Amino acid sequence: MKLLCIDGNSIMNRAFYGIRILTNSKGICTNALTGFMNIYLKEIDEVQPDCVAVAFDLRAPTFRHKANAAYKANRKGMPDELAQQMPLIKKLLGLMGIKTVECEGYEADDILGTLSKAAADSGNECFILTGDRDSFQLINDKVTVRLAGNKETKVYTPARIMEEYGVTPRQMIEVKALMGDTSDNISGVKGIGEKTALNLIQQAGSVDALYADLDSFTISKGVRTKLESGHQDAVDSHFLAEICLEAPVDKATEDYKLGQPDKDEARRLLTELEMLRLMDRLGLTGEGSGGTEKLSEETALKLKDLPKYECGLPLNDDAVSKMTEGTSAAFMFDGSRLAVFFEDKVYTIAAGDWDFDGTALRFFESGCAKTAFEGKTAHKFAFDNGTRLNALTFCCDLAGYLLNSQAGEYTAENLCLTYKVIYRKDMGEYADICSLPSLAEKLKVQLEQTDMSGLYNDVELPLCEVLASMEHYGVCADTDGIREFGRGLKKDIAALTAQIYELAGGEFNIASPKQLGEVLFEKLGLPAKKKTKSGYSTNAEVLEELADKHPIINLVLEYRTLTKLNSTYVDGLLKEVESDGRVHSVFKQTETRTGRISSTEPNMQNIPVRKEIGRNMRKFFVAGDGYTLLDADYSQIELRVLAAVCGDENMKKTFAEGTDIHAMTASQVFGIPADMVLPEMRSAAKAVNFGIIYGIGAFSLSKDIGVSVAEAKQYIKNYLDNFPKVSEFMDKTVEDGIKNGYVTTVFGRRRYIPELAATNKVMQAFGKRAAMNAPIQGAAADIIKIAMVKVYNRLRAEKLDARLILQVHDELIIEVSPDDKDKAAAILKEEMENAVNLGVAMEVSVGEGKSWYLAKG
DNA sequence: GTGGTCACG
DNA sequence: ACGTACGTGACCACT
Repeated sequence: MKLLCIDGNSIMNRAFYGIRILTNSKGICTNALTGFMNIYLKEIDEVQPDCVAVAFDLRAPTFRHKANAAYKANRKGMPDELAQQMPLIKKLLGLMGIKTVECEGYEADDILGTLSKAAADSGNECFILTGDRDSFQLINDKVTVRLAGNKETKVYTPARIMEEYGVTPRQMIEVKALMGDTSDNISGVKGIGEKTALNLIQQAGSVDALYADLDSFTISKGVRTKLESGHQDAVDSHFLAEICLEAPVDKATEDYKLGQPDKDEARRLLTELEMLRLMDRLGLTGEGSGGTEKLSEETALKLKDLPKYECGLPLNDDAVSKMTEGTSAAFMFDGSRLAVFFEDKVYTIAAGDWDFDGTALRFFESGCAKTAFEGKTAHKFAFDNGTRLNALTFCCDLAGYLLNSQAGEYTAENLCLTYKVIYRKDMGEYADICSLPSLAEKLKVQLEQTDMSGLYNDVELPLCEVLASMEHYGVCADTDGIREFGRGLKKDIAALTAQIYELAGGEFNIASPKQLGEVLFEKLGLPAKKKTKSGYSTNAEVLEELADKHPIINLVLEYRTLTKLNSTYVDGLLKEVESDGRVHSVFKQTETRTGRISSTEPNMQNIPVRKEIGRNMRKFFVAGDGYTLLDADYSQIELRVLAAVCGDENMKKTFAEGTDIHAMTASQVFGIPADMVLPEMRSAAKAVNFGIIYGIGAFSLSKDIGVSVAEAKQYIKNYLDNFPKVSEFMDKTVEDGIKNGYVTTVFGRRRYIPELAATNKVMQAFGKRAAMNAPIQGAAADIIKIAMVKVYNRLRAEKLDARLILQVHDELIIEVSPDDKDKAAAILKEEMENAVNLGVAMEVSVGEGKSWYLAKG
């Protein structure tokens, strides 16, 4: 028989931190439950066990089987959100017919140890599923550990342990005795880490053997001293490190056979928790009652009293003619199907139906006030057909995004669940559209309550029309020019490939990091620096350090540059050029956590510019015949935002006077007059400025500017001492973030940062950096969005032959007829500079040219 | 589908 | 002892 033993606490912990915190409409957190079951179902599928046991630690045990009083005292209590889910998972497992095992005074590890030994002793196979490496000592020929990672499960056998650690599974106890384990409060020998511990055990085999004859092993002087003074620690730690194999639990493997689930109760629990997808995956839905989903009694009762809408009426001219100014409707439109909720009836029309386009357009043009989902699609459809969408008054996905920019998918069902609106599942295929009116009302209330109505009405809603217009117009691409450029690249790539093969002494796939790593670090014997999960790191940073060690390196770097240009920008772009000779990128408005927009198919926001070879690509983005391009970009928008929000007078003065911010920063950081600042100092200060915006770390700054970590630390300290307002602002922001769970821009845009509540130090540090960055990056995004709406409206109001076609975070591009270019340039500059007034001047520079390359200047 | 790499602000 | 700056998207190799 196969026994699957699960470390319940460990998997719940992993699931909790692996999935964002989400609550159902009653405020109950379910993310760890979801994650646990995802992992469980996948494992069941792969292992196909006959028996399953899930072991849990008991909280606050009254006594411990291990003598050390401080045992695990160091382990932090779990966050409430996770603790709440522990009884739920136990209940759910029980209802599914899965045995859970707890034992007062024993850890989950001890239970796993006991059950795995018992199973192996009685000739069964045991699989231990856990998220941490503590159980490796339990591995043997009959017992395998399946380590659940973020995405995949790694299987550990004795051979795998030997390969990775060079010791046997049982020797992991010896290793732990030396290195300790802070999370289990096992001290180990002070100063001995994993590397040293492994090395010693590989030599000696055990702690006892090591201490029995320290002289006979290769041990450095320092390590020897540490070992000698830590002998007792090693002995104590050894005792703590060994997992108990005799916990007083039911050891009969067959007692853990999977039982019959209590489907009704499980269904009730999951309905209450609103975990509908899980219910589906467990096969608890759609049974009986002719395939229709069973609803909980509570929901069924609620739905019974709700109005039933007449659905599926044809959307025709008769119907549309009633949808006039003064009336209101809700609609959903995905480009090929239109559903309209109007006066408690649902009308539909789909591509292929009679006069689909005409009917849809007449509805879009009507004065009827419209609530929508993804209004941008309708705007674009109208523009593509030479007309406009009128009276769009609300867009649910945009509201959902503003309310929580990291909620993922803004579908009607998800939003209903999140904002406690009844999702009209009883209306079958019309559930989405039937739920829309009440969902919209609820979202409006939420926007009011979070002070984001202004941001919504003045920025996001009008912006979706601007973006649709940009998508509609697209950018003209010089395909002949791109192809010609590509031919040159392909020729150069072929020549480089031949030279690289020559130097490597054989052919291989240069584009494969794995093969390249083998050639460079094994075949050619170059010193490997960094490793990745799957082998040697071969990124540009690593290669640049090896450049003078072997002539192949620069060729590989050059190869990378050219193949990147060729595949992503030449071939990739040509695929996106449509029959009108233009690329129509999709601008996504609900994608980023900070409020920026993103661009896909193709991504127009990462066209090369920093290096000349790549910058050439911009020569092929041109104005259409009879037009020219204007390019306007904000200078230092993020630092100006920072100056405004923290109120630092020095920074504000620098921007007011139009002097060099990086030079000013350098003079402060290095304590010298501005006119004494050397170019190196200015560039170091520039890196510090970037670092401040990103949530600075000395290590990364030192790497960025090539100084020691100590020096980088000093720069940061100097900066923060000289710009105390910045320092205060950052502290306050993080503090607010921790207190509220979110941070905001000056315009009120929120970003929730659940990582701030994490117990994991790395995650928390990330949360802090994100918290410091979001108000800056987000406000800059707010500003250019406001400017886009204003520019768009001005160009229309003044009837210029000009249109916005691109946005690249701090840059706007307009296509304009030469007659109107001066007027359009003035509008661009004026509206961008005056989009907002934060008390710090915004500076915009405008260029003009036939191509993007030329217009950017 | 994920990881590595590299393009942008 | 480890990992190491914010936010994106596309392509390739490999599982």
